[in-house]
Amino acid sequence: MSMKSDQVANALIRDILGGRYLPGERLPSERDLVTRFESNRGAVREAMAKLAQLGLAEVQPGGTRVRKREEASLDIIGYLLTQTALPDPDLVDQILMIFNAMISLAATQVVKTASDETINEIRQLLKPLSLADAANNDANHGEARFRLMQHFILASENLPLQLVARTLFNQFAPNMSAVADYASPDRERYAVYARQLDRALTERDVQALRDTFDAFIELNRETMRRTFLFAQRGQEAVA
Amino acid sequence: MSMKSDQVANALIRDILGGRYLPGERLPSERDLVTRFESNRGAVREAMAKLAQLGLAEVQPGGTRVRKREEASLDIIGYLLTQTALPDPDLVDQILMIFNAMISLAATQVVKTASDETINEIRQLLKPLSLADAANNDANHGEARFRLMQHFILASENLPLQLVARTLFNQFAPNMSAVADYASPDRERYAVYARQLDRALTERDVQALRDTFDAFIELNRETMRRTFLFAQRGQEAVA
DNA sequence: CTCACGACTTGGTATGACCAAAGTGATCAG
DNA sequence: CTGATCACTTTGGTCATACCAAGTCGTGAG
Repeated sequence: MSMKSDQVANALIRDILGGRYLPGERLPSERDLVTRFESNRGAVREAMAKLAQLGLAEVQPGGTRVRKREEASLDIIGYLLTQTALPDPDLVDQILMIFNAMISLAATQVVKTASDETINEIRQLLKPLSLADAANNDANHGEARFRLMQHFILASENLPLQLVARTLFNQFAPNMSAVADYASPDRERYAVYARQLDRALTERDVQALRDTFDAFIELNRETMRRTFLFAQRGQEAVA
Repeated sequence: MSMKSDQVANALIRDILGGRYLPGERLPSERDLVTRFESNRGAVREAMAKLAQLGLAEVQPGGTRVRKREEASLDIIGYLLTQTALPDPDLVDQILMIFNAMISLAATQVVKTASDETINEIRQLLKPLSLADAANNDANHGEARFRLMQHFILASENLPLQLVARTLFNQFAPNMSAVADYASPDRERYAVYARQLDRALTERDVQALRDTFDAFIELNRETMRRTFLFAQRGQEAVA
């Protein structure tokens, strides 16, 4: 059971993101919200503080106004993903593009500046992906890809990059459980790229790394698109 | 004059980011903070809600604990930049790298999918940069570069990308005013890249666009590094 | 030394009051 | 009829106090 202020905040976030309160409009007064949520002003004010911090509302004496979602914080996309039963595939694709850009940037930094030891650590993580190993089930394969990307991020030693990647991931991952079961990565193609990445890392070939990563990324997106198709069919079958 | 809860929050954020409270440590109790800041529990609690939302603290019955900064929200970098008199050049460089990766991604999307009208709008924005115009002073040149990049971001129609870019920019810009006066962009080199970008846009040549953008980006970073050197000298001269 | 219990501390919730700023509408001068 | 002004109302900001439940921690029994 979560806190009262969180319940209020989540309900209001849902309403705002759902378009029930339009940008520029005034939100109900704190006292009205107290009666609506059968709560107290303290809790409501904490909720308003959260809305303000998310950039969703501008709270001032005289009234609280809704802000445009382009002015909001990155942290709202988690809520955007939960607005519908199945996350919006376009939004997921956009998130993946950014995520991949971050990893590509991290990888470039790593191959340029990381120690040989770090490089070898990453090469170890590539091994599970290099073989179209039948013993490697889909869940393990996804896990291995995740660990690889995470290690690149950490090895980049770029805090803002880590924050962006982590923020995106933390909002992304919990909302993908509904479709995760339908994932079926093309292990053979991943294996090809993994071997190319290994070579690029060993020779510290920046250009080869970036090119391979672009292809790796495109495969990720493709995998996700396919996963969504299956998930949608699965949902329709239930209905 | 800002709110009491913001004052409390900012002071605590400064303390945490400054290392006066280490990750895992317990923060003073809300009641103690009330006396320390000569405030009331309501205001302190709103401040704690803000810390929690920023991912800097984990507030639970029994005590509030400090979290690692890698687990924080992107929104903390604004505070990181203000921790010292002059922003940390390395951090600024890291932010610029991400910012540039975002714009590069946006530009790729634009050249792939945008309408001819959008392309022409952007080409208009390139004009002020295409000539090493002496009438164009440094501030105007910076302004023109900003408008160009912003337009790419908006035209990408990728909300998460817009949010990342905007979040970074909003925290970045206000903290750069101290060094902005020392900016002196190399207009001639920018003009060369501007003309190449114009060609890439017209012919919708993705590869040329990305290559040019990488160079454009590197020039941006170089300009910023130089700006910082001048700014540091300026500060030393004062002292 | 280990574990369980109890006192204490901490965050969570709730009320009620007052202030200052912003919004609202009636009133009045033009 | 129009516009500016002023008083009234509403709204957010601050404050004090009280009680509950969950967690912490020291103490003593085993």
